[in-house]
Amino acid sequence: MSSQTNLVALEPGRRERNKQEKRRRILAAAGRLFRRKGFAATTTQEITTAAGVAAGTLYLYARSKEDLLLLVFMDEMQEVIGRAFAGVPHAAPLVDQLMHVFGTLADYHGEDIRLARALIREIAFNEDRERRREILGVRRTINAGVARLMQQAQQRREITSELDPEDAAQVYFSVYFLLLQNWVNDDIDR
Amino acid sequence: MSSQTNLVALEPGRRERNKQEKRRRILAAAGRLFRRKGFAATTTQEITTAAGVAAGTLYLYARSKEDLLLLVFMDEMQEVIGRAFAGVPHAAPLVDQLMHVFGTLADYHGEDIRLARALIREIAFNEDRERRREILGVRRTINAGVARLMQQAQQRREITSELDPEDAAQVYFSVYFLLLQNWVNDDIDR
Amino acid sequence: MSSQTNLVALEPGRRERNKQEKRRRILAAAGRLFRRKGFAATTTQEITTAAGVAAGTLYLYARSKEDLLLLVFMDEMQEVIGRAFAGVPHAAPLVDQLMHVFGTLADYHGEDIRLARALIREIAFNEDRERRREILGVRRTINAGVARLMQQAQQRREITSELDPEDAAQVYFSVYFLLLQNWVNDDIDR
Amino acid sequence: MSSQTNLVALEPGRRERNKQEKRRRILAAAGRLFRRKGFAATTTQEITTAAGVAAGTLYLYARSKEDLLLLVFMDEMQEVIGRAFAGVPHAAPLVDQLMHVFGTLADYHGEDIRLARALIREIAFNEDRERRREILGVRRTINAGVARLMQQAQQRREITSELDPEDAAQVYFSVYFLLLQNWVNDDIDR
DNA sequence: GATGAATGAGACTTCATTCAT
DNA sequence: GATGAATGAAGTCTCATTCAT
Repeated sequence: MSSQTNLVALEPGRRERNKQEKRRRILAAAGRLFRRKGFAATTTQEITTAAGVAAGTLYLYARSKEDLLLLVFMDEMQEVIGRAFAGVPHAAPLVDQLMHVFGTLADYHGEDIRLARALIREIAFNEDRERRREILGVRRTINAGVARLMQQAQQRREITSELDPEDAAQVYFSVYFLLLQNWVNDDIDR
Repeated sequence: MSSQTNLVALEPGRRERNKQEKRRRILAAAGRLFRRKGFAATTTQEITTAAGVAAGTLYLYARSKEDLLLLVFMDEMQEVIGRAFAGVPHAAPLVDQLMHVFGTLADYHGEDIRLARALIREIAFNEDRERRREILGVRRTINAGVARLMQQAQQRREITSELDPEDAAQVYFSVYFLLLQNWVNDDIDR
Repeated sequence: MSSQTNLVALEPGRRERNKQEKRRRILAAAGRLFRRKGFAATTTQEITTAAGVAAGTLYLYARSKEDLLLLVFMDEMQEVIGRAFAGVPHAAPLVDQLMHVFGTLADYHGEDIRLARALIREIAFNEDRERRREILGVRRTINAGVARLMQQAQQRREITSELDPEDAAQVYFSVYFLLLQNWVNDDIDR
Repeated sequence: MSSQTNLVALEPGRRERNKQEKRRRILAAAGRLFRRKGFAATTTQEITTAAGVAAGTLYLYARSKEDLLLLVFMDEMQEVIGRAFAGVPHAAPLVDQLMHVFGTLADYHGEDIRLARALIREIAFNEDRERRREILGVRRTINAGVARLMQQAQQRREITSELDPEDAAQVYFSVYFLLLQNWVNDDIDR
């Protein structure tokens, strides 16, 4: 009786873990190959073979090859953003702190300008409702961090308290993203 | 009749110039697009459109898309090699001079590691007789320059005169090329 | 313990009803979608979603998508055949009565010539033993009805009694079915 | 000399005729198969095989399988519209004339309701600029014809001259198209 | 030599079907 | 019996390359 109960209780966990593991393997393989060979030069077959799954399985986790690129970056972004804010120089002026944050993000994209280009197109023009929400989530995480830095600067009287930190963060992000777009698209200098 | 004759007489020069111009436009367009979008992501249609020629015309100048990549690099290589040897520090020890030369070449490839990878595969495994001869030409240019640097070092008694400069240059090049291959393929460090 | 017993005792009926209900929902959803979108354009996922069951559940009730089509028609056929014979003009000559019966069937198929085509291929070439038996059952129902009409015609001396009604019914059905096949396949006229 | 001239002059004609012939064969094969088997059940391979061209050739003439459906109908539409207006009863009241025109179009779509559904989705949601222009062209042809009928009715004092025939034609078409959409999508009655 | 329509191999993607849970 | 994640065959579509003009 109890074994039955356990089985039922455990089942969802096992399946779920299995799915997460597959997702992880697919994203890892995709990220590795995209970086090594470039997006276009990497075939979905290569990815699924490297991930040890069947051709169609990829499409249970990503809606398309482009979507897969987005997923890979969204995954990494969490880590990059965390690192960017964790490394902020505590005692430095706000402007340096912001330069550090956006510089870290820019460095990350700069490592592979062509992937960044493909990614930013995906981010800018993605029409999938769910993906737009996830992208917005990443953006909000960045904005929240920037707003916090600004509040701290206000508390230590480095900048005026008249600005709403959240609004200003929005502005910063917009400017940053536009510069990023221009950078990857038109080869303006950093 | 005479106008016909004149036409024929004039044509070769004009035609030849026209051909060279087309070749230049194709290589320029290919180089630009390969670098901007990556090799696989660039279609031959895009290249021919950008070069202002018909789809088939590309194949009068290159045997394949891969061959086109090779041609683009061969063109640029002349300039890079020239620059590498021109910038050799005159008074420096031989080892620094060689580091400068091969460093310049490595920098060039390092600018776009993925194109370099595609290129080096082309160089290493190209089976076309004529192309092998041209590749050999580039290699000889490098070897000749290296041999000259060694001779100069021998003359100023920096190194022993027992080594044949040309043989040593061969060895240097081989080591360099193998390192290059490992670098682009297996991500060993520079 | 007793609740367990009761449960077991009650289950069969409940389970059975539940199964029948699922079967009904699946067939209904399939029929509706096949007719609305066509057979090929309808995915089994759509059917199972519309029926409120899991993807795999469909295959507990049908052996394949084609089989599902067959099941849908077999279900409807019972009703169509009933209607065809119920509406037979009592006082009319046999030939008109038969025209009415086969005409009703033809009308039914004519409502969706493409589904009819898919169905008739299924009927004609189905290799599944059980399905052949069921198809035979439908055929026998029709034959029995036709035979009864002929007997009545013999009794009222409209036709000779020399023919065996059952044999003749067979012949009628064969001719009908062949015409039907030609109609849906080669666009011969009704 | 003259043969050379002729050759050059004729060449474009030959090629062009060949292209038109291919286009015709592809559209004919597609139309036939779509109608016989349905849109989804018809593979592009079947179409190209039936048209006697290679798989890729289809895509020189249509941007996608859906686009091909649109092309097939656009081709036929010309003929249907011509027939609709040619058959207008000369002496009948305007309302009957309009019923005849839109009835002919509705009959055409009614012949294959599922293809009509696919087509009308294509028409309503097509995002291709060129196609939208072509669709608009068909619409204008219909509107022009309707406007002409109204003008004639105004001249014979059947209807008031206050209405602008072109505006009214627009309204008629809009109502017709909306009804058509509802008809094919939600099974409202004609 | 130049053209561009045609080709077909191979890419991405869908979906009927299976099977461990 | 029911589930739904996984599979892989088969579909649509792209694009490097050829060849008649």
